[in-house]
Amino acid sequence: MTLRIYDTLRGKKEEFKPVREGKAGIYFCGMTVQDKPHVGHMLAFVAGDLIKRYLRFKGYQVTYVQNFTDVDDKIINKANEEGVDFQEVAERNIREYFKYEKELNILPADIYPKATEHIGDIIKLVRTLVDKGFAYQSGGDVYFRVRKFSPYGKLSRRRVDELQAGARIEVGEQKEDPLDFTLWKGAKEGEPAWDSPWGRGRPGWHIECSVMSMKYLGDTVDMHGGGQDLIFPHHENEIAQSESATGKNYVNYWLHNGLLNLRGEKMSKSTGHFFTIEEICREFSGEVIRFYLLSTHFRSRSEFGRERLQEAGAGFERIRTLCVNLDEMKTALPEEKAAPAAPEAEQLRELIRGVNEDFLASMDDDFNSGEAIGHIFRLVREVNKFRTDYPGVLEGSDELIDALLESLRTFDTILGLFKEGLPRAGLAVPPEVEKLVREREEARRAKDWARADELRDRILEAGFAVEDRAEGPYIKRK
RNA sequence: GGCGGCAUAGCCAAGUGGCUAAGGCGACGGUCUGCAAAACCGUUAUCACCGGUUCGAAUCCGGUUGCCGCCUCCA
Repeated sequence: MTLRIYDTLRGKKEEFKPVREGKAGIYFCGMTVQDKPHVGHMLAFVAGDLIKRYLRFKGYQVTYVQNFTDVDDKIINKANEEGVDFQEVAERNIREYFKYEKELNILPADIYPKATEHIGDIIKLVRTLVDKGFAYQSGGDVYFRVRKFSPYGKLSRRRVDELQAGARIEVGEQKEDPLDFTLWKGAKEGEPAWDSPWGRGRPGWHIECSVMSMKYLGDTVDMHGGGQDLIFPHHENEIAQSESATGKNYVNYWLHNGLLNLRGEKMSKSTGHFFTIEEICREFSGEVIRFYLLSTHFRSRSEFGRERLQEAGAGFERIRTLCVNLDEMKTALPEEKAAPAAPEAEQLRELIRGVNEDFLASMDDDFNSGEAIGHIFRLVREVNKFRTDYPGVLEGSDELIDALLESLRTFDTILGLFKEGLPRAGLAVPPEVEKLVREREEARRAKDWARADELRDRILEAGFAVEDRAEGPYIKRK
């Protein structure tokens, strides 16, 4: 099966062909660390993680780079407000990011380059652009000459003449053309600055990504991702800088995740219309948040809210329950070789084969995790149905149990649903809870329902739920 | 104003020419249960509207309405 990927530049799905056989280089635009991460940021990184995990699963040797832009106007402003060094603001937010990266089961990137650690490389690229006539110095600043790069606008489907009206010139800037953007920014008094051929200053916003992407992944990278709000101007400018400097194609597949909505409107930092991941993590587990984010295709614009997470949590629980039940069946299997599988078993084998195939087909179709999750639910429902239709058949067959666990493990490897691997049955139940359960069983035998219900409430208060199954009481975490 | 996207059940959401329009949540009815829980069964969609292309359209084309995004802060 071949992997097809929607590329923003071409505007359609294309079969994935790596630059180097068997390898994949991915650059994902990380945060400008001016603030704590919000849920929208985390969607982007979960999407990047999904892509990385799937490519690895397909056997590619993946190098995944996610940057931190740790110097810019907003970080400097914030630092000034707080009266601290800009690096303190950056480092604090980077720590926050890592906390929630872990929380959402996002695998660590191979490299997390920072702008401030690549000033020398940035200066080198700016100098190349100046030498080639694509950039010019004006005062202490260096600007990119947009009209000199004729394909400008190809990613965002804009013509240079249409952009003219919206172009912005800030006080003190002396551009040849309002469209030109800053590559190097001369430092004002009290701002962080580095020496350069154009005087002391700091990098403009877009240049660090071009530099770090090409440094770690080569002039042409397989994939470059980020939020749709980065298409223009950020990625458009990256293309202009990089391709002007190298004369080569910069990125083969542009991947852009849809932005999250909150009550129908874009989540956005500037309007204060957003949830930080911190506040959402206080109410929901990282696993449920991730599951919800994956249940919609990352490219579509989707609605975020507490109700959505509650719904996702209920569905997630069904998958978890099946995993736990299978693990229990596995432990309960008799020592001696299982009885030859009943004729009905073939039905289940076929289901597993079908779901495995469909799951991978969905993933191959532009990483369609939402559809893939639909197939998992189909498996859950059909397995539960099989158990009621043919009691004991699955329960007595290590072959079937293993086949199911193997499928689920594969799905988990690709989607990263469970932080600790597939949920196991073993549950540490405190002795006092076990005591309450025993007492409740006695009350139930005595048909003292009031007492039994009271004990059930107390067990619930202790954080556990008890279900009265045919084989006896079953305790689980509430 | 320019460019682009979207509209599928009570809610969320797959599906981009052809089997009965995935899946989840919720709701209602049923099975099981002391009551629950978990699980199962059943019910819950003329795919925004109008016209066209086609043997055949949620899907392609044109138009209408509504919503949203970008147009140099943004994941």
